[in-house]
Amino acid sequence: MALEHAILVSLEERSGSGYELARRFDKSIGYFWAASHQQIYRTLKRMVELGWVSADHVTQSEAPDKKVYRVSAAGRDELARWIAESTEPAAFRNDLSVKVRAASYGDVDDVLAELVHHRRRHLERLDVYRAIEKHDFPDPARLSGQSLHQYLVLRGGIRAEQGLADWCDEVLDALRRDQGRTKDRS
Amino acid sequence: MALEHAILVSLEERSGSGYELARRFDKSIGYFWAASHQQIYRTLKRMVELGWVSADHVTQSEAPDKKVYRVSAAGRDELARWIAESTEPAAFRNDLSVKVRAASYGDVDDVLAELVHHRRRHLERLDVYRAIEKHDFPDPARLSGQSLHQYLVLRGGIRAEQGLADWCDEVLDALRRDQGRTKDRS
DNA sequence: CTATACATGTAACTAGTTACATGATTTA
DNA sequence: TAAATCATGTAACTAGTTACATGTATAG
Repeated sequence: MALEHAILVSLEERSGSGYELARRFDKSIGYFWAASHQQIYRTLKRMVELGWVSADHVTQSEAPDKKVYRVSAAGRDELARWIAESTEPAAFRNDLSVKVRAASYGDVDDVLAELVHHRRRHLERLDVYRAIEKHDFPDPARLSGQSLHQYLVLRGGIRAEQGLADWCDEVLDALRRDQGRTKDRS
Repeated sequence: MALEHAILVSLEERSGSGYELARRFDKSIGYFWAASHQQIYRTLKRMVELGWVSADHVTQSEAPDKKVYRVSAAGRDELARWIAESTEPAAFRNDLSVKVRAASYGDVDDVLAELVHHRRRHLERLDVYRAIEKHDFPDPARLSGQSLHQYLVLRGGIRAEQGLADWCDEVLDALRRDQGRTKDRS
């Protein structure tokens, strides 16, 4: 499981509260591991029990009090252990593919509309990633260490979104051509 | 949720037992929606309760008796309804990305080994998909209807595996170059 | 006075994984 | 006689989603 480990990485980079972590998971880390605040609070609680992180209560006057979490020695060990452990690529699951395969059992126009929608979403995310790439990593060839690692993960996101958008294009073209042909014959 | 709907598609194409479905999910359908036999049996039970499928008990002499499931009118309606319903692309989760981002907190060689491993797995799956493409769809331009839909889903799998393998290559190159540079400096 | 940011949680539910359990027939 | 195929399940657990719940401070 990677949520604990994604949290460990994030807290190694900078200690923070559950709320702060949840915001990071809405952005940077969330680009390759999504998590809601409910999940994060629950997981932090378990991580404290496991001794992977410790919580410092911080009193604030301008805002509600918060608990700031930081990684313990045991947490650092666990992260290194997990990195060394090999796992298989996750099982593939894609409901848009199920819809494409199912197209004959429903309205093909509904599938086309869904493809247009997903295509737009993937291109939107691609824009966000490209903007981050341009702004944060203007000279990729000179990167090293942690900033290189961050860049490479971003590259994975760019590849994934571009690949999905391209696939949507391929399917849209093919389904529309097929619709045209079927119409000609009728 | 797509498992019910993936099962409905599979049973529309051909009625079958839970066991047969489980085998199909190890192959064709499983390429875009993975499911274990336990999950399939449980889901079939719920789908009978929902009235989406009906089960016929088939007595066999050469093999254990089985229940053959087929899609009901309500199941067909549900499939069409689900196809028409729009959903957002699923939240992205990739533990290899977490490991790449975490590389500085463990052994970079472990991350390299894991990348090599995933790269090999993705290329293996790619080989399987390419073989199916060549064997089942030798003339893609002439495809239409259901066989076109099947082909397009396979294309998605090919794109995904190729994209992931390419990303592994990019990350391996970059991390090795970075390792070399760090060694030079020391 | 309304919305947003800050801050933390519980409860119920849905989905998926892992381990266990059983037993017949066929093939090497 | 050992393994593979056919055939169906339960139980316990892990992971993730959705809905509910509460309250302060600040900016427009």
